[in-house]
Amino acid sequence: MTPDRAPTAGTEPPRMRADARRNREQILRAAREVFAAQGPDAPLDEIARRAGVGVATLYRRFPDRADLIRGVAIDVLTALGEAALTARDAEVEPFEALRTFMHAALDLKLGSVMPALIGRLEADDVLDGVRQDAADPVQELVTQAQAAGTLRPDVRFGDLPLMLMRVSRPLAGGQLAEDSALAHRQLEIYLDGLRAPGTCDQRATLPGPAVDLGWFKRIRTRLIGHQSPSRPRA
Amino acid sequence: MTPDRAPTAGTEPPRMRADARRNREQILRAAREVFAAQGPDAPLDEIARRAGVGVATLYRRFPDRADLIRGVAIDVLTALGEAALTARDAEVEPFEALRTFMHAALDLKLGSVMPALIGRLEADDVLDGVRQDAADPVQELVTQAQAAGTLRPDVRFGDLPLMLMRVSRPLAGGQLAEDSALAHRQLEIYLDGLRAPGTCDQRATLPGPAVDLGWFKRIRTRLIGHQSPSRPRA
DNA sequence: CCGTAGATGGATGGTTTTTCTCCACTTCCA
DNA sequence: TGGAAGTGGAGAAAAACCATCCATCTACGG
Repeated sequence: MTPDRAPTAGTEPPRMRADARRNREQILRAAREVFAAQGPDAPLDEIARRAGVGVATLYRRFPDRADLIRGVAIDVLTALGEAALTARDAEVEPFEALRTFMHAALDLKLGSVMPALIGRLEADDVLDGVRQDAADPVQELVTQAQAAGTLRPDVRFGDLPLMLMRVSRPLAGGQLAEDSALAHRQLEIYLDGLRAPGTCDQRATLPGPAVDLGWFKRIRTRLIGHQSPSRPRA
Repeated sequence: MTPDRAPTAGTEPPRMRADARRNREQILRAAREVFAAQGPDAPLDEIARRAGVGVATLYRRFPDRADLIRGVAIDVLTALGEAALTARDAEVEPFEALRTFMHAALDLKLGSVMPALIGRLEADDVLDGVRQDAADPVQELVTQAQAAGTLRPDVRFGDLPLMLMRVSRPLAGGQLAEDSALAHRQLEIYLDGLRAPGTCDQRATLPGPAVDLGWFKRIRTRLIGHQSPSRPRA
């Protein structure tokens, strides 16, 4: 998922110690979640805490916030590109490949981090390369599915990542247990909206929890007055 | 939109001064935007600034943060209920009414505030009543559209507000000019996914900007390194 | 098995944000 | 026109956050 290299990936292969590498990955994982939920100015203390490491470890690995943000972005986009390639190779029907990819990307919480970070990234060769690697396979999937006549012709590339950003953002600060399942369900509906006219009969049954009015109220109530004992932060 | 009464709506009709009432509404409007963009812990200074009033005015109207959050929630849910009723009365075909309602709700940025506030609300009779008034007409629209056979039968009430929350949240902290148009476009796709099988031919053409790969990259670039000169906050 | 370079965590001081009150001045309304 | 209600902004107190230092610990090559 992440190159086993130093923070600022360059040409040197410094072979970090095993525990250091492990910690670095846990920091990136935690940072991804926290940035997604709280935005790019989230306290670094919290990221360290959630990663199970001390603050000093975080500062050693990522000297300042920009480094960390950059690291998360590269990590995330790398995984995104891999997910697209995997989906392309695993499915024969291009629309199904697209569908597989979208669900995979959602699982990785990819779309939720980037909008939080995008205003803080600086142009960068490594980053640009990773971006290219992430975007190209997706564009390819779109072209193929439209050529096959299963993806409606008036959608464009942007409709996919942009909806991914929307649908993968945690709903109520990540306190809702069913959040992921609900996101997949709603993504499925969106995907049905993306099918070409005349292919509506190929719709799958909707997965995940069907939230009726009563359930909706219960969800709401469960979240009310949740005083966030340990972390009253945003 | 908002009752012309004092913050904690009770039985007294104290008849606020005209300018005070005007300011109160501007505060609510500003708070709605800021909470939506920055979450429930956004600085109150900024809300006051954006409302064009001094901080003292805000504190006079809403003694503490909880009061303000409550006020915003009531304001927002009231408008939501009204939008649902308006849509129901304006359209004959129930699916079209649903569609009108969803777009109206999106315009009001309704869905984006509630998820930010929902963890901070305390149970309350007034609030519960307003919530009921907001939810019931929507449920009614769902029932009617399913009875008419134009809304797919396996969707439930929750699929509407939950997607509304997702799609109406600003994408990149609200710095993207096309944000609203894009949201409407993607909502339209989602709505097409909600149509009953066999009614796909009734799809409208997609509105709003069709973002292809090139445009997407340009959007990305435009946001890069945006140092947020005046407000480097989350 | 051991020595050491590298890695770790948490306390700590200093800085920046944010809150919320106070008061001199302004504005609506009767 | 009188006066009560309303207003803005300065500023002190409090809280949150950053970023470093150092005593201790651990992976790993010999």
